[in-house]
Amino acid sequence: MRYRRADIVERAVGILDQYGLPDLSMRRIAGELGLQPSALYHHFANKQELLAVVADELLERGARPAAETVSWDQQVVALSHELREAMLAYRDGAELIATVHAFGLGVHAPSRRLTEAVRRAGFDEVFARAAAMTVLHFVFGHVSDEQTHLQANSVGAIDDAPLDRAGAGSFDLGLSLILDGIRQRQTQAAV
Amino acid sequence: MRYRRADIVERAVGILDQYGLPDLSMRRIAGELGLQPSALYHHFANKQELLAVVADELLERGARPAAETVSWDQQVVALSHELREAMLAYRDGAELIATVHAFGLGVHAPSRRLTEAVRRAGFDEVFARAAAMTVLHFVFGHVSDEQTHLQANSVGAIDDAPLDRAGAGSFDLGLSLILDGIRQRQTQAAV
DNA sequence: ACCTGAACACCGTTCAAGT
DNA sequence: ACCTGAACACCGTTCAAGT
Repeated sequence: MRYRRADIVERAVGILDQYGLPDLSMRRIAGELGLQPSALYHHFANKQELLAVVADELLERGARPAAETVSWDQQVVALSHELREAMLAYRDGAELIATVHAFGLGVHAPSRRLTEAVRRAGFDEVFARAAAMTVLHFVFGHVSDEQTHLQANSVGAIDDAPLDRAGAGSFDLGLSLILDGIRQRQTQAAV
Repeated sequence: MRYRRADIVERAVGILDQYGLPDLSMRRIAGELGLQPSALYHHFANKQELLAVVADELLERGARPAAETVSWDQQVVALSHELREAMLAYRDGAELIATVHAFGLGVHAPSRRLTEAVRRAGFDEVFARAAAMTVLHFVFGHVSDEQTHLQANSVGAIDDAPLDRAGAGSFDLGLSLILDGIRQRQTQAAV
């Protein structure tokens, strides 16, 4: 069989969602496609590159048309929610996306888009980037926690939702703390 | 040779700092101690447990005496800086500590102490936990980024410090955004 | 209590060779 | 351009057996 990159990515997404990130091995992907593991290295330089493409694929699948008419802070909220949903839509999606962002070979859109949204409030590039990274780190950390707990509860029967250590409620709360902090700088500076 | 848990942890810390997290394998630790890999399973149930103990060891080594006389927000700042320094003190310390926290078998002190600090401001347990997690996720994410760039620059010769994508300056900035957000809720609510 | 020795079931990656 | 086959250098973990 002869495949293109897109076919391999498709299979990888399927394995991720069905069996989880620890089972997303080069050998497993090759095996499910009826290929030798070495065949994958014709399409991707290494596993990191493949994972980066898979992570970006998850983000694209979770993409929603941006409402350009909203205010900058509404846009930050919208981007954060979009990112959160993309992370939660596939098994271990949060860990994969956060990891790929950490090693820097993919997942560049979220920080770029968040930075641009903050810039719309009138802040300079340096501040906007720092503020955007604060939001991004919060989203990555929070949603990773969320998914860990969601998946732990789905295999067992324990339900710790009442604790809300990392539910949707505390997501909006944490996000609004950061946004309040940003808004406060806005009134201090010239707008 | 006969070892106790503490000896194994000591060696693990050494390997982590010298060779990095990817080289911190059970076989490598055993090898350096002159043991069979299976011997480690007399001391630790599995690798996750060992890593959790190593991560908590890094936190203890970075611990500083808490100044109890400061205000709650100064304490949050102090705890965040203490955590940041503990993460940066050893190679791949940030990634290890963040990872261990994520899988929940260790690194419990930081969130507990941050929550307690926020509670001192008069907030209820639910809010204090959410606010503390916001700080914690920011610290983990930011310092992981920082360490990645620091270590990348130390092997090569590239210096991207002027960009400050994740320097100490943007650390304090991000932290203060969150603290401003928390303080704002304080004036709204009864204190 | 602490460790050995051997095995099981895996990994990512390289590389010459095939079509 | 895309893949095979074989190899290299590893993993975490289990388990009977030894002292």
